[in-house]
Amino acid sequence: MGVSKRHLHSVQVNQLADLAKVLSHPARISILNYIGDCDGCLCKDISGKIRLSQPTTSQHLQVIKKSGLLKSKFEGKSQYYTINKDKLTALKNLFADFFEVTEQKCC
Amino acid sequence: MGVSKRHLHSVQVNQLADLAKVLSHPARISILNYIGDCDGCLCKDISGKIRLSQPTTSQHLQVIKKSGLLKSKFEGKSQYYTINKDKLTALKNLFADFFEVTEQKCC
DNA sequence: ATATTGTATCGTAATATTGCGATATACAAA
DNA sequence: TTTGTATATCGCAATATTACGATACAATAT
Repeated sequence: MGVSKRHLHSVQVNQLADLAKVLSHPARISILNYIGDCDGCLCKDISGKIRLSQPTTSQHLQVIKKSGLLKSKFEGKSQYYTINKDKLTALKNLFADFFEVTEQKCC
Repeated sequence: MGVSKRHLHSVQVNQLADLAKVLSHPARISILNYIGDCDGCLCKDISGKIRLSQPTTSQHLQVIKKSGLLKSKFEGKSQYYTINKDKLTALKNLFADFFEVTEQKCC
């Protein structure tokens, strides 16, 4: 059919999959790394840094923002993106749980 | 164009993205969790457990195996899948690096 | 030899992702 | 008011993913 059968899996598994999907594109990892560097970044600057067009960069930013990993605030015409540290910690914990479950029971 | 511009990003970033993509589908997370449970699993059992068809399950298994996170050995007609603990550790380290870079520089 | 079982692969349909030009919107400066 | 700047969204083309029935193949059982 071509559509994921999400309902077959637990909420936690789906949450982890959704966040992993955010990290499944190198541009989005680069964006998160760069925003980590500059603390409050503009789409234009990010676009220049990762060498993708402004629309493409904006689209990636929306994907990350939708996941909760980014916050943003407008100041004049500029939109400043920052990392949502709480969500980043939540993601870290989801991964930690996954590794714990997967590691301890195997081998 | 519809094709990822991988060359714009570092090797490490692409590696993390590739492994995150493996985890970006809930079925593949469930498979890894289940294999963690049973230590040496058959496609048929996994298929039953996650309630996807045998071909679909096999396809997901190939995706995970291609990433290196799974090993397998044939015994008779049965193929036993196990987790590649080394690769799992490598993945864990890639994530740890990502979180370190992203966390320490932000906020 | 034939049937059964477990798996992988082919083929295909439905859907999702990626990328960007064109465009719309909103603010700032002249 | 007009011009320039920063961003988001639309629309589209190319490609990738997801799912499964049909099928092929190999090992075992009858």
